[in-house]
Amino acid sequence: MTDTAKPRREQILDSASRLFSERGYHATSMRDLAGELGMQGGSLYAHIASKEELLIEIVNQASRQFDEALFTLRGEPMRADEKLREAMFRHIRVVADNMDSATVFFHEWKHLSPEAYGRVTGWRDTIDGFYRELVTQGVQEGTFRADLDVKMTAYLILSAVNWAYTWYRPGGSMSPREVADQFAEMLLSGLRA
Amino acid sequence: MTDTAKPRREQILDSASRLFSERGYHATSMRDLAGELGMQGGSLYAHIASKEELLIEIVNQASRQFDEALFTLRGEPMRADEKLREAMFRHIRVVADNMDSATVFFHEWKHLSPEAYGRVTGWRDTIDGFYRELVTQGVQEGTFRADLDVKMTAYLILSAVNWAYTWYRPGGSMSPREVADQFAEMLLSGLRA
DNA sequence: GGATGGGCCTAACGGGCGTTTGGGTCGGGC
DNA sequence: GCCCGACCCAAACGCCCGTTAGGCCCATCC
Repeated sequence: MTDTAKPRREQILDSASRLFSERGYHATSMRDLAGELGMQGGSLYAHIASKEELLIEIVNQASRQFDEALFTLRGEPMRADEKLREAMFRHIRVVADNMDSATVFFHEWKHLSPEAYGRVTGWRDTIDGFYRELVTQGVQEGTFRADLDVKMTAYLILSAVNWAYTWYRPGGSMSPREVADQFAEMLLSGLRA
Repeated sequence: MTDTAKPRREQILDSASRLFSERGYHATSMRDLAGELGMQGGSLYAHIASKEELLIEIVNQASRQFDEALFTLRGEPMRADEKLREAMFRHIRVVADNMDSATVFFHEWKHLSPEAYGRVTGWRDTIDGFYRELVTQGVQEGTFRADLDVKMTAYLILSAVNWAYTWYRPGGSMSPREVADQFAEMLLSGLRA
């Protein structure tokens, strides 16, 4: 083990993700956070500039992960149903692999300063756009029903993959792949007998 | 107009719902809240006992609305697909008619004291149970596919109706009925052509 | 017309907040 | 032997928090 411990700054970010997700950003004090790492509140400022910097970094990191997961799928030559299945898998995997920062991302982005706030709303539009494109492709190529409302369909898909942050438990009985396959199968084929 | 204005206490609850949903519970100060109503921070305590009392009341009110909307459906002699459509409509209507308190309900319940916190988790299990029962009924009567995973199906339905609080805008182009019909149609029949 | 009580104000309480400052300790490189 | 940088502490700064106390205004009612 050449480098046994993570850099202090990353440890701080990890603890901050956990505390922010459990208690919320404003309900977590810098002294709470420092206590988790066995130090005093003021000592944190040797490693970070401000509390908000932590929130910004957690949120940015999460949105980057979503981007990377989905954007590489954009131009792939796949049928829309297969692409939907894969996109849902990747989306849920990001949530499942980063439960804490994903929770912070969904809950605390409103507390960002205007610039960072704007970036998040922009991100949100991008993801919306990705799924709307996907649905449009499916309708055009005949894979999906022609009478679909593109916007509503995208909302339904987003609901399924985003809401997972409230109930999914890593280490439980289902892997992200299994969750995505089940959701995609139900969405694609419907619940009716 | 015999009683032109709402009781002061209700005005406070309304403003608190709006501010808590926009800024979050901990980021809203009692002086902020009082300012919305044109008074001083301390004056609020002529009408309420504490800040947490406001949160408890908002959350309780929201969960009562969900309960009333869904529980009256429980014993109704309807086929599962019709019942699902109606349940989703009622669920989304509660969200749409109470965007502020629904948002507070989904975001801020973690900040409740242990007793109130426990009541919310209990409520959550109840709603989960309602939708699982509904799916089970559908499978048993042959309305739904026999290979459905009851738990996952309930999660998918809950995702659709709950996530609406993030995107639905009252006064927009879609009524709760239309949203519910579209979602139910897609869920029941699937997206494939 | 005097008392009552609802509704609000000002002022203050103790305490916690995010952050800054100055200094101490300790291990590795010259 | 000395310095340097990383790391942390103790203490304090000014500010804002939720909440309380005491008093003023004024419509209503006996």
